[in-house]
Amino acid sequence: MNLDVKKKKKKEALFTAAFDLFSTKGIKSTSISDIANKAKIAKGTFYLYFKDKFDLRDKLVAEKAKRVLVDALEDTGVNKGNKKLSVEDEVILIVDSILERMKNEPNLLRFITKNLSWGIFQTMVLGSDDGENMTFYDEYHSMLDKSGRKFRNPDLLLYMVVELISGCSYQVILQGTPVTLDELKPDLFQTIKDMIARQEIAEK
Amino acid sequence: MNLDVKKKKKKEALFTAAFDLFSTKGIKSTSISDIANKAKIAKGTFYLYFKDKFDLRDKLVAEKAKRVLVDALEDTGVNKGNKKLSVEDEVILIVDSILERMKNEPNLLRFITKNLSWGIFQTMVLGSDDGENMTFYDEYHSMLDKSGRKFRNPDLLLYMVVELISGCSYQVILQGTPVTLDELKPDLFQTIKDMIARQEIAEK
Amino acid sequence: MNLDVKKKKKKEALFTAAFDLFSTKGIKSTSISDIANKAKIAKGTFYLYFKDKFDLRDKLVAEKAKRVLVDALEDTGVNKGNKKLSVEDEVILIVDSILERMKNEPNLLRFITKNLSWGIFQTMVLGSDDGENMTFYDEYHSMLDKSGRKFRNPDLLLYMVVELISGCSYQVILQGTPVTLDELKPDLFQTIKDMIARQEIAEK
Amino acid sequence: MNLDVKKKKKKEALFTAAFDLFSTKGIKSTSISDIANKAKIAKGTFYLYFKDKFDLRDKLVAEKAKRVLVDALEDTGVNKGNKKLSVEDEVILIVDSILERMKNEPNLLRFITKNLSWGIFQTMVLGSDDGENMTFYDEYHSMLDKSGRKFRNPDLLLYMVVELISGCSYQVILQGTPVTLDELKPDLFQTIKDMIARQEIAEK
DNA sequence: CATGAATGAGAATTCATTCAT
DNA sequence: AATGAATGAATTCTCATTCAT
Repeated sequence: MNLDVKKKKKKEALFTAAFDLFSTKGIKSTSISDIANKAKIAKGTFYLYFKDKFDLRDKLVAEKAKRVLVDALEDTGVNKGNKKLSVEDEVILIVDSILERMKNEPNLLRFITKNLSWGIFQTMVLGSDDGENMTFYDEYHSMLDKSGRKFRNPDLLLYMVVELISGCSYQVILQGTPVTLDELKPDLFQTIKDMIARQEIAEK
Repeated sequence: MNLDVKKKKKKEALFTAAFDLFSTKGIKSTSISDIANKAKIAKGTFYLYFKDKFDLRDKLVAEKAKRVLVDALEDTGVNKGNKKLSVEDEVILIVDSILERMKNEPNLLRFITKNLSWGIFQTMVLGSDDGENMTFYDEYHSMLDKSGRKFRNPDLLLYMVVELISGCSYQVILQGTPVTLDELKPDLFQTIKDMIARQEIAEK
Repeated sequence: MNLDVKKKKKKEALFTAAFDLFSTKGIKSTSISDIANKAKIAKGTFYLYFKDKFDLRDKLVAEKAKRVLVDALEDTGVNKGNKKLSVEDEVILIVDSILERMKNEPNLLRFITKNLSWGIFQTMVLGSDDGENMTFYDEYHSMLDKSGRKFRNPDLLLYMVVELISGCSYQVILQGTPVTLDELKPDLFQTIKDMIARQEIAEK
Repeated sequence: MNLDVKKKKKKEALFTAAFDLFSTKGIKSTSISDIANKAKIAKGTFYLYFKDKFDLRDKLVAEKAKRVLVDALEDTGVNKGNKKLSVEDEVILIVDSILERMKNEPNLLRFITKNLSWGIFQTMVLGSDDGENMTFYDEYHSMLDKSGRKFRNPDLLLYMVVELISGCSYQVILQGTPVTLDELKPDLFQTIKDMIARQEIAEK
C-alpha cells in the first residue's frame, strides 16, 4: 500500500474513533489518548494529523455535514433533471430525506447539531474545498435557476430554512417533544413552502 | 444585614462574576477559582451555593432567559389589556423587543444561545419554580385565550417560533450574515404571522 | 431534663451516629459534617464534645470494647461463684460468648479489630477510668486467684490469648476462610487450654 | 539502558521513596507529591506506575511480606534437605528468623502489620503471581510432605500460626510489653509446637 | 451553650504536549 | 514517520476548624 493511502487510512481511523467516542462520552471527556487508543495509533502520531482535539472536531463535523447534504441530493435524485417538480417540492424532498436519516442516526444528529457552527458550515460545507465536484451551494443555485423563477434573496432563504429545520428537528427527533416528527412535518413543510413562495419575485 | 439577604447578595455576586467571565473567556477556561476571586469570596464558599461550574451555568442561563422573557412582556405591555392588538401583532411586538435587546447585549445573546437547552427552558423558564408570579408560559396561554381564537397546537406553535427566532437571530445579530437584522425582520415576521395564522382552527 | 443529662444524650447521639457511619462508609470518608448531621447537631457543636474525629474514634472503640468484655462476663455468669468450673472452662466460656456475639455483629467486630490498638486496650479497657466498678482486668485476676492455682505470667497469658483470638476470629467470622467459626473452635479452644495449662506453676 | 530496565528502576525508586515516607510520616500524611519528589520523578509519572496511593501501598506490602518469607526460607536453609529436623523445629527456625529480622527492622514490622490484610496475603504472597519460583505456600506444603506425617488441616494450621505470631510480635517487639521478645519466645514456640502436634493425624 | 456560614490550605487527578528513540 | 514515557501546569473539590451571632 502506498504512503498516501496509508495516511488516509489513519486519518479515517482517527475520524471513526473520534466520532464514536464523542458520541458516547461527549467531547469534553474524550481525551486525545482515548482517540489514539481506539484508532490503534500512538498518542504522538495524533499530532501528525491534527493540531488538537478541536481541530479534529471541526474537520469531522464539516465532513459529516457535507456527507449528509451530498447523500440527500443523491438519494432524492433532485437536480438530476429526471422528474419535473416545483422548487418547493424538491426542497421538501431533500429536507424529508435528511430528517429521516437523522431519525435513524441520532448520534449523527446530536454531533452535528452541537458542533456545526455557521462559520464551519459556510467555509467547509457551502464553499468548495476541492475542485472536484459541485458543492451543495452550487447545486442549490442551479436548482433555483432551472426552475425559471426568480427569488429575492436566495442566501437568506437557505439560511432561514436551515435554521428552522435544525432548530426544530433536534428536540423533536431525539426526545419526541413537544410533538413527534410525523406530527411536526406538516407544519414544518408548509412553513417552508410559504417561505419559498414569499421569496419569489412576482413575474409580470 | 440579615443572613438571608447576605446569602442572596453572595449568590448574586457569583452570578455576576460568572457571567462576566463566561462572556469574556468562555466557560471552559473559566475556573471556579476565577469566579470566586472575582466575586471576592473564598473558593470553598462557592460550593455552598452551587454544586459545580455547570450547576451555576444552568441556573444562570435559566435566570437570564427568564429575565429576558419577563422584561419583554413588561416592556411591550402586552397582556396588560390596554391596546387592542391581534395575536400576531402582539407576538411580533414581543419578538421585536427581544431582538432589539439582544442586539444591544450580544454577550447575553451568545451566552443564552450557547447554553440554554430546551430542557432547561421547559423546566426553569416555562415552569414555575416559585408560586409568586405567572410564568411566561401562563402569560402566553392567557394571551391566546383573550384573543377569542382557537389554535390547534399552541405548544408546537411556541416551540417553532422560539426555534426559528433563536436559530435565525444568533448569526444575524452577531455577524450580520447572511443579512442584517433589519433585512431579516420582514421575512422573519411574515413567517411568524403565517405560522400563527395557519395554526388557527377556522370557526364555522 | 437537666443539663448533664442533655450533654450525655448528645454525646450518646454522636457515638451512635459515628459508629453507624464508620461501619457504613469507613472512617476515612466519614466527615465531621456527616457525623454532626446524622446526630442532628450543628457542626460547631461537635467540637464541644470531642477534639476531632480521631478523639471520638478512640473513645468510641474503648467504649465498645469495654462493653463487649463486661457483657461477656455478665452473660456467662463467670466469677459470680455459682458454678464450679476450672479456669480453662471459664475462659473458654467467655471467649465463646464473645465469638458468638461478634458473629452476630460483624460491624462491631470490624470496627473493634480495625481500631482497637493495644495501647487503647490497656489504658481504657484494663485500667479503670472511673472508680465505680471492677475492671475486666481486676475480674481476670480475681478469677485466677479463686482457682487456687498459680500462674507464671498472667499478663502474658492474657495477652497471648487475646491476640490469638482476635487474630484468628476476624477473617474466620467475616469471610468464613480458611475455615468456618465452628470448625475453628475446637482447635482454638484446645490451644487456649494448652496455653493456660502450660502457664501453671506446678505445686509441689 | 533499555526501557524495561529503566521502568523497573523507576518503580523501585517509587517503592523505596514510599516505604521511607510511609514509615516516617504515616500513609495518611504522605501525599503523592511527596512520593514523587522523593523518587525524583514528576507527579504525573506516578500514575503511569500505580493507580493511586493505595494501589502502591498494597503492592508494596505484598512485595515486602513476600520478601520476608522468602528470605527466611533462604536464611534458615529449611527445605534444602541438608539437615534432618522435625517439622516443628523447622517452623520454629523460620519463625525465629523472622522475629529476629523484625526486631532489627521495626519500620518493616510496623508497615507490614498495619497494612497486610489476609486478602493481600493470600493473593499476592501465597499465590504465585509469576511462574518462576515456588511460592511460600508451595514450600510449606512440600515441607509437610517430606516429613512423612499427615496433618488434618494444613491451611488452618498455617493460618493460626501466622495470626498468633503476627498478633503477639507487634506489641512485644515494638514496645517490649507485656514481656520482651526473649521472654515471649519460649511460650510462643511451645504453643506453636503444640498446635502442630495436635494437628497431626495419628498413624496406626 | 449552640449554630452554621465562611474559610483556604491541601490533596488527587487529568491530559495536552514534547521529545528522545 | 511513528512511538509512548515523561512532564507539570492546571483544576476540582473536600473538610477540619474558626468565629460572629
